[in-house]
Amino acid sequence: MRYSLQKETIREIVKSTDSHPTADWIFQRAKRKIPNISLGTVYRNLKHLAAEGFLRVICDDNSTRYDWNTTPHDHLKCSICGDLIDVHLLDDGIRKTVKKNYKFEVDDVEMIIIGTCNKHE
Amino acid sequence: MRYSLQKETIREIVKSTDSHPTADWIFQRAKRKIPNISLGTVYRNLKHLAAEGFLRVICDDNSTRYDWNTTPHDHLKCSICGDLIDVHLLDDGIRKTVKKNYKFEVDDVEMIIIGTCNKHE
DNA sequence: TTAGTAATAGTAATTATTACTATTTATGTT
DNA sequence: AACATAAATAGTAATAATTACTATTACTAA
Repeated sequence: MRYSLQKETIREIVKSTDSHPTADWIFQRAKRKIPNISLGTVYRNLKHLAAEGFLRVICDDNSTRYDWNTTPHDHLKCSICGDLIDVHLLDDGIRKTVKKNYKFEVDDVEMIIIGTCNKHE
Repeated sequence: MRYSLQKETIREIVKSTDSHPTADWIFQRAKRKIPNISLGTVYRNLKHLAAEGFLRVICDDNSTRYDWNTTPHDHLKCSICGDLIDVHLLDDGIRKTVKKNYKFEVDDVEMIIIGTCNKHE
């Protein structure tokens, strides 16, 4: 992997927010710094950064969101406002259980809890 | 909701498999019984059936999969063969924890564990 | 400094899903 | 049984998210 300003910019944008942004959100931000950056470049670099372990991918309904926080954690998703809230609920007991009971080698645990957050009561 | 052969057929197709099929897979199967059924009809009815609680929606990468089993359970996803395996890992202690600690009203818990299944060792 | 090649911008193509509309059909009422 | 009404459908067009393609640009190692 070779240095590129585009990639560094994308990495910084993801690192700068807790909002779990989409590719398009990141693209809009990146254009402020590199006006002629292309959306394909954003997608390609997000893919590279994820493969290198610099960021984490979150599957949310019909779009992908990105998270700079690669340490194990879970998300609460509010179905009213769409917010994703970081929480830490599981220890790695689950990994061991799955490995032992199902002979399944765990790479990643993705948990999204759907409901209503405390902004709407 | 009014009776329709299309909807019943779609419901039966989803009920008949543990493969967590996609809308397009269901569409291909449905065409065998109703040759001129349209893909839009499949999507609309899957949406209705999910809203009525007859099936469950699973968010998998870039596509949606459907599960007849609406009881609480989790999935192991093999990143080599793509299979989704049903497992039951969480009790509803998580719901109580989330409600108490985050004042978040839980509707659904979605957990996908990604890794390698025992077909590939 | 240059040669090689990875990365880019811009555009086209693909995939999954939703929207639209004229027509069909299930169902409650006469 | 015939009818009215509104929900559901088929077929098609549109949208959204993502990937593929290609000629050009720009890191980097020799």
